[in-house]
Parts: sequence; C-alpha cells; structure tokens
Amino acid sequence: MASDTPQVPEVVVLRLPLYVRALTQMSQDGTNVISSQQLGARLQMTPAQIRKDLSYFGRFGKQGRGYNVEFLLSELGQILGLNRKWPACLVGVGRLGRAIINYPGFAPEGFHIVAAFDSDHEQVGDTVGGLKVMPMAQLRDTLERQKIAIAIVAVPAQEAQSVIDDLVDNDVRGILNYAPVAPQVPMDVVLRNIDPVL
Amino acid sequence: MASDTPQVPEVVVLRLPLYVRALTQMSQDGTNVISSQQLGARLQMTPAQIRKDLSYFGRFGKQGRGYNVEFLLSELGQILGLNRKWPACLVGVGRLGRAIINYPGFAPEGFHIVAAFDSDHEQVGDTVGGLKVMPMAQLRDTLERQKIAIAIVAVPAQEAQSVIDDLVDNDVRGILNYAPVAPQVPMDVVLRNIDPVL
DNA sequence: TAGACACCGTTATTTCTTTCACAAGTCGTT
DNA sequence: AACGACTTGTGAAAGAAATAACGGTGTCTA
Repeated sequence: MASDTPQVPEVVVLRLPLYVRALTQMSQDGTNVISSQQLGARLQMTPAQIRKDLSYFGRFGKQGRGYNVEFLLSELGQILGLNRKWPACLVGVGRLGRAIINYPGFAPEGFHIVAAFDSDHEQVGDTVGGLKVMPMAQLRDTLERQKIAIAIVAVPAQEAQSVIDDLVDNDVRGILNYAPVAPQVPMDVVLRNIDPVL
Repeated sequence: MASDTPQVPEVVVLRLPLYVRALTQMSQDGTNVISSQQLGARLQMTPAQIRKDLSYFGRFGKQGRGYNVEFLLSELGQILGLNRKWPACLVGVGRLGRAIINYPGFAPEGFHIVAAFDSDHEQVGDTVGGLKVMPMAQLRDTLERQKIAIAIVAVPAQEAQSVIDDLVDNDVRGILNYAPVAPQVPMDVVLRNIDPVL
C-alpha cells in the first residue's frame, strides 16, 4: 500500500484549485508561459511557495523560462481529478441546496450533480435546477444505478449526521458537507466540511 | 496606539465563527456549561487548541467547570462585532449575487445587506431578495446616506478589480470578495477573498 | 470540611509551513 | 560557442501553529 500521495500537506492541496483558476484565466488571455514570480504576483503569494507546492507533485517547469500554462493546467487537472466529471448527488434542496445547484461555482469543478434528494415530502417531486427531487427512500437505488460515489450535503445541522450515516451506508466515498457541524465518518470516507463564509 | 488585538493569529480569528455556531446550537439545546473537551469533540479539534484560542481574548472559563455557554457566546459576539448589524451592500446580482442575497448563510453573521448594485443595465431595476437593484452611478450617494462601510463583491473576475477600486474610492472599509481573483487594495481597507468551495 | 476529581490558562515542546538561498538548467544573443 | 539574464527545484533555516504538560483553582461528595 502507501502508493499515492506520499506526504503532501493538506494546505498545499487546498491551494491547487487556486492555481487552476488563475491559470485557466491566463490560458484564456492567451498567455503561454508563466513564471512563479508572475503567478505569485497575481495570487499574492511568494514565488517560492508556488514552486514548492508544485514540486510536491512533479517537475512541471523549465528553468530560465517558467511554466507552460496549458501543460501545468492539464497536470493539475489530472492531480485534482478534474479531467473526468464525477457524478454527485445533492441531499437537501432548501435554500442552501437550491443555491448550490443553481450556481455552479458552489460545487467544485469536476463535480456534476445528477440527482437531488430531500427528506421533506413537501419538496419531493419539485424540479430544482433541472432535477426532479427524490425521496430519501430512493437513495440506495439511485446511487447504485447512476454510480454516484460523491454527495453534497446541504441539510439543517440537526439532520446532517443521520443523513451522512445514511450516505455512508450506501457506499458513498466522498462527502461535501455544507451543514455547520463536524460529523463523524469512517476513515475510508473522505469528508470535507465547507463553510461558505470561512 | 497598539491598543486592540495585540497579536492574534489570523487562523485563530477565522475559527471564532466556528465556535459561535457550535455554541449557538448548544445554547438552543439547553446546554449551560461546556468544557473544552466536549467542544473539541464536537468540532473535531483538540481541547488544548480551543483553550489557547480563547485565551488570546481573555479568560472566559472556570477551572473545574468549563465555559458558560451564554457568557462565552456574548463575549465572542462582542469580539466579532456580531452584536450590532453592519449595513452592507452587494455589488453584482448575477447568479452568485442572487444566491448570496437569498441564502443568509453566505454573508457572515452580523452583516445585513441593505443595497444591491449592478453595472449591467439589464439587471438594474429588478427586485432581488427584496431590494431594488441600483446602477453603479448611485453608489456614492447610497453608501453615504445609508452609512454603508462594507461591500460584498460578486461580479465576474474581470470586473472585480475595477469594482473594488470604485468601492475604495467611496470609502468602503471592508470588502468581502467572492470573485476568484486577488485584487489590490490600500492597506487601510480590509479585503477578504472568499472561495465558496475552498 | 477534607479529599478526589475536573478543567482552565499558560509555558514548553513538537510538528507543520513558509521563506531563503543557491546549484543547475534554459534561452537568446553575439 | 561562450556569455548573461532568468528561473526552476530543493535542502536548510526561520517562523507559525498545534499539541502536550502541568500548576493552580474551583466543584462536588460524603
């Protein structure tokens, strides 16, 4: 075992999406090559930090020249698993859930919400962001059929833990939790708590 | 000078809202007293960290007993300026802006959005979340009359810097930036960049 | 009221991050 | 082909932050 990420600090991984976005913009502006110097100015961080962060994953730059924007983008995309779209489901279509589904920026790049659930029978049957809201009873079936391994949780704090237990029981491997609690999950499930306000 | 925060690490301040939320919930559950131990279990952090964080601001606990939930809440509220509601304006009422205004959780506690602007004339005049969208031309006037010193920026990346310059010119003191860029501001303006996805 | 226990605040220690500094590689020019 | 201007990747140093450890104080029970 111990094959993938040998020892990449968490903070570093958290900065990668930042790089991806800056690079994406530069790519669109037609920039071909960028130095850690320039990227640092753009993101207000030191060139050294950028170089070190990237060096955890490989050697992407060229001395004397800098980084090829397209190449670095594709490498980072690979690392973050952005190349393929991961099917995800949304649990909870209250105000928060609706905001998430309607504004693509709230789900990470690479996620594609393909199903929505809610325990509130009032909501079930509604169409939100192009998706029919389903009752929790259909969770197991839908996850299995659509091969969904990632869930976005946007339910009230009180319900979060039980919803998450439910998801874990149904073999979800990754959970993005927007509820303001820190739920417990087994070690083999990746849980990320999101605070929109930080 | 050197009166207020002597040397409180940024990270610590960023954790305070977390405490506030957990405590608020406990308060609602009828819990009167909580130990750093329990709070740590709840938030998945070590008791030592919680004690240390709080100790930057004062001595709120009782040995042998723990922290009084209500008291700690009111102290933290004071520290974070949550006791009064700060009037804030929203710039940009696209999808992101609308999500922010419609879901209270996206603006920090203590902020109250009382005005909305957009440079797009298509949007001006619309009513979003109970507010009439105003053109940027009315910025100066509105900020002054309503004594708004805080702005939430939810415009496309390209426009962010110019919008923010505009705000700074109009004496805004704090900016919450949702655009995926790191704009430049004078040192006496507090800028916080928010990434909904982290 | 004494003894056992619980827990805070703070100092000491360890661990994690960031920054520095430089050898080595690349390019363009002469 | 040799030089000069740049820039990477990386070990080592410095700086921050998290954790552990503990003295001291308060609470509860009997």
